[in-house]
Amino acid sequence: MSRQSQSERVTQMVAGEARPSRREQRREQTLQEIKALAMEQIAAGGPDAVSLNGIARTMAMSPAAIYRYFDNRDALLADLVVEVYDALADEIEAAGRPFGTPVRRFTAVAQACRSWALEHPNAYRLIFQTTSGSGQDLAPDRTIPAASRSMVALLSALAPLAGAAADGPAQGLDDHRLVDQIRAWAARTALPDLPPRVLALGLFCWTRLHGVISLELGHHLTSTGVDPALLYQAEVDGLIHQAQHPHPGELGPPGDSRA
Amino acid sequence: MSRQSQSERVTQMVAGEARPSRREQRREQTLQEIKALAMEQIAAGGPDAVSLNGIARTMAMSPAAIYRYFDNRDALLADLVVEVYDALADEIEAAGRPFGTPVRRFTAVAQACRSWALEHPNAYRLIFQTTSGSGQDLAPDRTIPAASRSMVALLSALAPLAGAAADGPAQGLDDHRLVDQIRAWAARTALPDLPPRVLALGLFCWTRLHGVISLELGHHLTSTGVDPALLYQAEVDGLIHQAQHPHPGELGPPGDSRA
DNA sequence: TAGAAAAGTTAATACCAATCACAGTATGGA
DNA sequence: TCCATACTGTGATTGGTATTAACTTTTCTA
Repeated sequence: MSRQSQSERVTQMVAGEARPSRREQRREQTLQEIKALAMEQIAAGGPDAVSLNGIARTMAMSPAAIYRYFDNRDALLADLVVEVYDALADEIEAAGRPFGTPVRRFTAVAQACRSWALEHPNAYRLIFQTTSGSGQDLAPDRTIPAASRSMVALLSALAPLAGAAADGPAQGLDDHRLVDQIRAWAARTALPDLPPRVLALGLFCWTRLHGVISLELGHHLTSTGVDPALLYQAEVDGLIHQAQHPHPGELGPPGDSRA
Repeated sequence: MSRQSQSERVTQMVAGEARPSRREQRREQTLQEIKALAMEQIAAGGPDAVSLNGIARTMAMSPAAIYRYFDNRDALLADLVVEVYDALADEIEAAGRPFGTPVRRFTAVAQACRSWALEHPNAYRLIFQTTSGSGQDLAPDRTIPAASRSMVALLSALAPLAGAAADGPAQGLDDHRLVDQIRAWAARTALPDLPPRVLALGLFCWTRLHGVISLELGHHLTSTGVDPALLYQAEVDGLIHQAQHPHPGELGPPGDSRA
């Protein structure tokens, strides 16, 4: 009944040669076709535009047949979320393969994020905007690993940038609680040897880059007349500077943070 | 026929005492009730959960009657977008009224942004996540002024923070094109006297704070185990530092930005 | 080859937005 | 006071959606 049971069913063979049966091939094929059509609908009109009826129509199928492949609309969207996460991670990993200077490598990763988002705005929205139960919170067991890939790729490009300064103090790490939490996170990560400073930088990258991209996609920067590309590059430059310089300006706790 | 024609109709009186007629009072009342119920639906289940049928049902009205007040579902959502923008601006303005030190004032504004977003996550999503034609791009003539109020309040709290350093150089303003665009934007703003540096800081505030808030609302930070409040505060501290210190560390163009 | 599992069908339910023709009602002017 | 007009509301209808149930056909397997 549950989504799991439907996917389990496919792989009954355990130890034999993994040659899928004829039927399973067909099943996998239509499964992919459904997802592909859904992705087209998302690209065209956003997640809301995904219509099971529409998919069935273009596949010359009865609408009810879709439910042999997905328990419901949300299950389909959950699958797409994972797929999109992976597609983004592919892009970032490709851009982040070691080459050139650390600065150029990191810049390439950052630009890859924005480029991909601009090329697939609705896919970006699908994964980064959850509307209170729209197939996002579903299946976190699959989305979290998929999302982690991007973060790992980002951190990998960030580490060489910090270089020797990696172990130094860092802006934003004055709060020991934050440092502790980041240490705990590092232990669970695929990169447990990274110093907390690099992980913190990774978080700041993530939030800042997403901040610009997200507002750009929502056309919230157009009214200023500022070119988002320049704003984005300015943030990237700032992050590079922050990574390379352990503690910009000797200062006490930046502000009396307690409101 | 168009949305405008429906709202024009209400105000036929031009110079008389602005006492609205009995009928206009009733109309305004049901108008507000519709919007209030729609806002409840948004709070409960996000923008997608707004149902004209549902609203009509709880108002004991025929579904068709709604169309006497809004041309269609998107027109209703567009109105709500403006309302939500104003509500957010109210909150920010209230938090940003002059008091205490500039640091405390700015911190209050920043915290007000996050607090409001956490209290009204779906309202926040309504205005900051447009799904390719979901009543957001509609009526930019009303949304842009409403959105500007928040930015103006933010800039007002930011200016005293920069203080004497306001005219100095700033990180992220190495690109003269960006400076030029910001100058042009300043001329159109309600605060034309602010130096470009403060405006640039305002943009960075906007994108960075939104970056953290948006990811927090999407539960994209939970997997790290990092408390978003601490991360947010770290960003706020960083912005305060950046505002107070003209050019952190003498450096050439931060990175060779050309990829 | 017969039985079982899978895949697909039709039909039905229950929503939803939107439109139209029509009826009742309040308003403002003659 | 009366009436034309504009406003407000209703019922019926159209066409779209997700989802389920019962049934049939296809396909695999023992």
